Amino acid sequence: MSRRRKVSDSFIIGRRRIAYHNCQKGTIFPSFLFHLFCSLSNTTTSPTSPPPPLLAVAIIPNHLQSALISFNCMLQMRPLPPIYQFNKALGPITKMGHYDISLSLILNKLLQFHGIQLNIYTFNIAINCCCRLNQAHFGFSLLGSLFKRGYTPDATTFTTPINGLILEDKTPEAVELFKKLITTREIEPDLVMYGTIVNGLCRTGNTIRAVSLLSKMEDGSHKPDTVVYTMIIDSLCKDKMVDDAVKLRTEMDEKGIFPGVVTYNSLIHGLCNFGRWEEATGMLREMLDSGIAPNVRTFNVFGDALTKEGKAKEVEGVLEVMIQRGVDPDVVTYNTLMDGYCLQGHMDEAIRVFNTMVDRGLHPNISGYNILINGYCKKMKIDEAMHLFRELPQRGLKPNSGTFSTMLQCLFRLSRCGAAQKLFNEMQVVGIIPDSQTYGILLDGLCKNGHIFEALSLFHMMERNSLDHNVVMYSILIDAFCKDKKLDTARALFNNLSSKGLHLDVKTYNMMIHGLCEEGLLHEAKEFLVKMKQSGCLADGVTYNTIIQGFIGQHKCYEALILVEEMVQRGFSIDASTFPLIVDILSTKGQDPALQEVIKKFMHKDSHGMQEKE
DNA sequence: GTAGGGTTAG
Repeated sequence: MSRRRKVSDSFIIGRRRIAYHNCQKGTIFPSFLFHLFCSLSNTTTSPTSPPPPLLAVAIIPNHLQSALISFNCMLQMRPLPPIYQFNKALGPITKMGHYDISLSLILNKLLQFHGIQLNIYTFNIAINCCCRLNQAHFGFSLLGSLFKRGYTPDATTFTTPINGLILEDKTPEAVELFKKLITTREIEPDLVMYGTIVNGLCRTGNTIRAVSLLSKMEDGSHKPDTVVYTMIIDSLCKDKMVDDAVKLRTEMDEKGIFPGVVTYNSLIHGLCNFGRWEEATGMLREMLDSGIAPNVRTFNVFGDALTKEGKAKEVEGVLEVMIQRGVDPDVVTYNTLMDGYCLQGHMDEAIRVFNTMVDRGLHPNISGYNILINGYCKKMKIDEAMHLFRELPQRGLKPNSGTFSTMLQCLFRLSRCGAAQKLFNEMQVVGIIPDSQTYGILLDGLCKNGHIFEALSLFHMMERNSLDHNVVMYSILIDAFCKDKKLDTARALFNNLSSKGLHLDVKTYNMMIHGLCEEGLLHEAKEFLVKMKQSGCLADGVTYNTIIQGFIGQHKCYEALILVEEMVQRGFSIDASTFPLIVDILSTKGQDPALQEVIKKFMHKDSHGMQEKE
């Protein structure tokens, strides 16, 4: 999973995903940006790959085969090269992400080879490889064996498994270990160790704690660097605290720390997410003025922002500028553009982009396929979506829960429940564990197609298997059973939901109240209104309008108008469907003295109480 | 002279 992972420990504050805010729709962004990009000719492009290192046998970067040949040649040399040469030779293999190969070379070749004395660097590489393979526990075993063999660990030796814990979503344990190292004075933490903890805190949403650690660093001997500032700036942006992020960037200037391309990318992304185009382009300008060349991610961030503005054509312009500047578009660039076209329903264009990507030698990933499948499903073109779905194995790709969820939703919308059921079984056969979104789609799909009892059975099966239940799932069922006039089941589900301690939202209450009103159970509906108040869930305009319509339906005009008064007092308006009913009461029964009293009261308090729904 | 921390898309 990417940057933000699900964290179950209560130590961690829950993370919200930033919703895209279209705050300043229609502002100056696109052409402004395009011209700015076009004027970039005076800045340098990203540096190309560094020259091959001058080893005994040269290693061609990014080429596993050559790296392995070099390594084996070194083992044949007599006298044997020093250990640092072997460590250096492991670098490209590790950097290419072949952690298993690096680890195997260390454990099965170097460690077994007589005449080679490993050093602490070799062990650190091995521990890092274990951690990158999500085997932090094995990294800790290596740490133990390192102690036994008499090696002296350094800050890196501890930072690596600390990072391993963070990568395995065990940030609280990582923080504990860090604290222990400080209190026992086992090792003096250095800048990277602090940075690793800051990263752990940021990715688990503990930005405020990360900021505190930043202050401590400022006061201590390990001053934060660009990376530490960048991680916090990025986290502030993701926490919707973009102003604070911009402020922190200014503080960097005051402290004489220069922002890098990643710092700018995070800030630009944060600003774009809130529609602050002018500031985002200002940031780009500032970046260029400081001689920092935008990289593929900078372009991708702008591409994504344009896509969300519905400007897929402009993304093509950004892509052109990228190519002109020698920045190679990557799979993310093309996926973003494909998504832009899919959002507009232009599937032919999306497929054209897909083919261009393949022609340029890039390998499509599952996200790209999901974008296209989602595009076809939105247009209800299940055959085309299924064709792409069946193509996945040929591309060496595996569908994920998102792929299945999209397909299932489409099948249900087309009322092809049998096919959906078959696909759901297939999902389980291939070993993909359905997530809460998939179950939500299944429950909703079954209910919308009239299979409410099958949905309920599925729900009970989930309960028996201790699968995650959420309010949305309950709400789907409550709504379905209310609409089917099976109020006993709806009530039972509602009570079950309350007893589970799940947070009841106003929508769930409204569904229940609507169901009761439809059946004329107004007294009980009003009781729910009281329950809402007691539980601290605030009624909204929908709640009031629903009950008011219920009372009017039963010709209980007095009660209806009392509720209108209460609703207006709370700042809600009569909606378009309630409005004619109220007008009817006022015109036909307006002379009733009791009603007149009520009418006078609320009309006097807020003469604008009756507004049409937007 | 070799090792460890940061940014993007459905």
